[in-house]
Amino acid sequence: MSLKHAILGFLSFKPLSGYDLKKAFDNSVRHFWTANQSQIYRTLAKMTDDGLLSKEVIEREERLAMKIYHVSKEGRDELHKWLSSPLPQQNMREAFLIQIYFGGLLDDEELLALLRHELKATEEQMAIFDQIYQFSTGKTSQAEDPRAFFLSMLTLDYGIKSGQAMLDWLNNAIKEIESKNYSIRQN
Amino acid sequence: MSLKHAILGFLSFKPLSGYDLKKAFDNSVRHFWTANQSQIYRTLAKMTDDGLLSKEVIEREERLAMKIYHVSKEGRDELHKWLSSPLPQQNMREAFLIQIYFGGLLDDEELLALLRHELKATEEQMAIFDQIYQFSTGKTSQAEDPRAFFLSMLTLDYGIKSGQAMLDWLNNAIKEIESKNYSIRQN
DNA sequence: CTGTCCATGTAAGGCGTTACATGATTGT
DNA sequence: ACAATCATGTAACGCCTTACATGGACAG
Repeated sequence: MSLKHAILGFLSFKPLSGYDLKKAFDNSVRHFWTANQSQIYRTLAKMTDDGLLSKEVIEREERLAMKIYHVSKEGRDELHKWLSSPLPQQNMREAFLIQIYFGGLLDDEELLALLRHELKATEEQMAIFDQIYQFSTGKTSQAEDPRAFFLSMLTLDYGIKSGQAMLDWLNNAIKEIESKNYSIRQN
Repeated sequence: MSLKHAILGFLSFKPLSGYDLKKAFDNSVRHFWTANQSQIYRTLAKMTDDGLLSKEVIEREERLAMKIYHVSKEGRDELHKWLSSPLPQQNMREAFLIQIYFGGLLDDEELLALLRHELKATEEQMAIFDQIYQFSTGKTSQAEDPRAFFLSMLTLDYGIKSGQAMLDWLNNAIKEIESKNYSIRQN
């Protein structure tokens, strides 16, 4: 149900087409939620059926008509209700940890290759976060609505903090395996 | 594909029934991967069809026959191949951050309620991790295969480290909103 | 003239959840 | 007597991904 509510969120800022919504996802929440095109179109159709959205059709001769979606009163109510209700506990899904858990079947070099690969990927991710951070802090949106800006930066900060925890964990794991120590370092 | 490989992992330790597998998931990897019963049975059937597993049928008069699954040669090969190949970058899915991102539509009290709820849930989760940690470090498995034990503890350590990052983030967010400061604290 | 962007969608398949259904055994 | 555990599965629905399909506009 998160996709539905994220769509309501974006459309509550400004009515958009399916295509624009896809860009909105990619440009602003990709670091914690992705949505693909086919999913977005399908969900928009369903939400329109359910009365959460209304569809404004803009005819363009010789081409498929463009559809701009607007949030209805029910949509706004539904969004506010969802935003203000705590979510049920989400189960963590870390496929990478399955590889570690069954890593007894690998030798040290294979294990280290996995961990180093993950380290590199995490470092790259962190570099991207930093870039977004730098870029965002020099924007007008900050002055326009400091509170909303703060909240969007919080989601980025979450990515940075959890990425840092991942880096610490990886570096420790690599060190212990390299030294063949096989013990968890206590902090 | 992770479920499939986790099943191969468990069965490579010891042939099990679907029911036993469900318990194996619940007892040992629940903190980073869950699987439900119906999913497990469906996947076992598929994997048997695909030749990754063989099925040993144990007849029990008057009751449904019990099926014990064994990993085939192909299954072992597939498992090793998967375990040693870096996974493609997984997209993060944090529904909770969608609520924060669109939190401009909530007032401070509503936002704080969300954050405090998440704080409580995370603290409870951390307490469970600590319990497992305490319980595990006093086990025989440690001496039997210290390397495998180390790897299983690493997965737990990941949960603890990322939970701690979450707590730090939540506490900071709560503090900033309470003080109406709306700024990200730099560490 | 080739590729990218704009803009729409459909199809198929796998993953995950919840609910339903059966029936013996073991523990309180 | 009742509940929990053992042990099997089916049905239905929704979510998510990948691939396929169309066609104009615009830039290099």
